[in-house]
Amino acid sequence: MDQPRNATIVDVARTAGVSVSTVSKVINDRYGVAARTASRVRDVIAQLGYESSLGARSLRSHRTGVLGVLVAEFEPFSTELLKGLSHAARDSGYELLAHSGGGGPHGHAGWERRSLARLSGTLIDGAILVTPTVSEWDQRIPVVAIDPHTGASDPPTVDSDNLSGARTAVEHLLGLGHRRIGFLAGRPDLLSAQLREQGYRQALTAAGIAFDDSLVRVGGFRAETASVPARELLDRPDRPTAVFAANDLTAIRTIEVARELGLEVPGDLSVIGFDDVPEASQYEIPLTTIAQPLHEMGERAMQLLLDLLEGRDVPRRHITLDTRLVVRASTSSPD
Amino acid sequence: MDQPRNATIVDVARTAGVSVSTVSKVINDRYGVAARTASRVRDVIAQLGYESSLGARSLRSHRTGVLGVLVAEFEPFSTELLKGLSHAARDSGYELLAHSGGGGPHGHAGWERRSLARLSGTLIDGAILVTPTVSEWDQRIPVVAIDPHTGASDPPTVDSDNLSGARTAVEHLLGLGHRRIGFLAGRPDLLSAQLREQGYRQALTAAGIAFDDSLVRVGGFRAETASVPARELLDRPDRPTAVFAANDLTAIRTIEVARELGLEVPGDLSVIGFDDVPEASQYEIPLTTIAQPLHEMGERAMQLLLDLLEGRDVPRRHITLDTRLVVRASTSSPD
DNA sequence: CTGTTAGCGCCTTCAA
DNA sequence: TTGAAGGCGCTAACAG
Repeated sequence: MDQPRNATIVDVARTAGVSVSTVSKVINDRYGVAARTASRVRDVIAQLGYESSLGARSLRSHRTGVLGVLVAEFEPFSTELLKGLSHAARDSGYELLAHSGGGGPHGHAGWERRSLARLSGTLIDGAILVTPTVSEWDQRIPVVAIDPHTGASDPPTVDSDNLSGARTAVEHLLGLGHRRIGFLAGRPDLLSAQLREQGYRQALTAAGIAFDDSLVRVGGFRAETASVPARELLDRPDRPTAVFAANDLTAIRTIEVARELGLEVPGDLSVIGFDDVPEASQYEIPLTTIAQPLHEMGERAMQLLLDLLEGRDVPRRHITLDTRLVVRASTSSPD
Repeated sequence: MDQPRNATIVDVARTAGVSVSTVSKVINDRYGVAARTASRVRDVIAQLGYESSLGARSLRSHRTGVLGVLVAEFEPFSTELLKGLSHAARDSGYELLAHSGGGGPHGHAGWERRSLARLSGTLIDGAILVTPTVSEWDQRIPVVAIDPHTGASDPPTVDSDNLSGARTAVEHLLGLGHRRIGFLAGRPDLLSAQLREQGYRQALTAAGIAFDDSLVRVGGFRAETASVPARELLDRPDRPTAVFAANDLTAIRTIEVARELGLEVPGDLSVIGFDDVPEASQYEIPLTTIAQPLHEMGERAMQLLLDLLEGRDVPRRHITLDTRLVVRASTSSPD
């Protein structure tokens, strides 16, 4: 039934007794093939289980029916987006190819430029960039960014209201009675991270609390990079009574560090995160956090990309969705 | 800075004043290039922001450093696996390309054969197949299946103990006092679905309860396909007091259908699922379910694939992990 | 050490 | 209506 080696268009042509170009025409529904010939070719295709190679085809035709989703890695944030993206792409006629290009031997920064250069123009007709590390790239294909990078260029974009979300987070802590509130910042190059820091500062200022540099550390959005800064924040006499971490993963890591130091959460320390990834509610101490509508963000980004691809009018190039405070068990009043 | 059109190897060669093959040798760290030449070429590559096209390269070299993850769509089950797969692939030197091939215009069955045929031999060096719909495929590249299809061939496989998990689910319901227990089955072609049905039957038999055909419907593992069969199960006088759904998504849909019918869960109807995807604990009525170690399944599958690729000895070709009952709020005693 | 040549699988003119 | 020829971007012999 199945060939040890995949059938190529040449195998199909030979078996059907026609030329390669005729087979190609049949595959691509081109005019100029006799009905009988076409049907014979189709029979052979089915019989051989032939599928055209995506790599070879794209090299030549530059239209593949495949959209790329470029992420650094498949972690909770990007996989939640992926669900929304996949949902919106269903029945669009496009397949999805999600590529994780970060973390490898090529280091971190610029992974999506590399991914895009490797895939675009050949394998994919358009792309969604998730938290890109740079702001400029090849413009051959339509691109939509989710949670974009700071910078000059501005591709169509989907994000959530990070500024107001961050303010809400800190106001929640203030409302509980906290005055000494630490901030574990995100990736400095991302607009979202900057806005969350800005929201933190605004909320403190509005409450009449002076900004204290020593209460801010960079957590980098990843658990691995958050341990050391979290410890710096907590392992000292004048430690904060509450920490706002720029995302859930680093918030959870903060709680873990706190517990290693013998602190109880939320008794000795309140922690609030950002994102509301599944891990937030599933953690042993369910995490209070600012929820982003991740599925919807994915859906909207995909709709935007599809509009761009079909040449439809795009009313808004920048879509910002609302966030929402979700109170769980990791925050309480101090004392 | 960035070219409007991506630089190709020819652009690099011309700019550096060398031949295309010399550039190729530099890119691939081949012997026989003068250090000065190589360094000049590298400068040009950096300056032009050149990245080799994955499509073109793979067409020729048949070694890409990319592994495929083939899924029907990005839903909660496959994205949880993806987290584990991605984690295990980190630092392996391979990038991941996750392809969702199902659902499109080409219908459902056989999507992964199609995906594999399109990607293998060209774009990817190996693949993970998630709940494949067929049991035979092109053997050119190493393949590991997660939650495999029933059938003759047996690729290396990772799954969980579906039989015992299903028995545990039904025993939980029996232990609560239920005697009339419905079953919303999964996709009949998957081994996991068959085993879950078998576990359901075994547990009933062990409890001395006769199997009742009318209490079994096929839910197909997807919310969309579960509505009608769930309603058939519940919309009648002699409805069951509890339902075991073959996965969480169809369990949740069952609860939704029950509520539409005016039934309270778990007061009027207990529902237990399978998988423990994030959605299970996040649902309004947190779902009692049988947890599969999805992250670990992904990690083990990736390790298996990496072993296969590196030609390492593979001690076990079939890995089965344990399941675990997680009691939440969707089950209680009848009455 | 470097460049020339051939061809991976496919699609697209252009002739026949 | 069909097929032959060229080339997409790249790598792998083989010459020079």
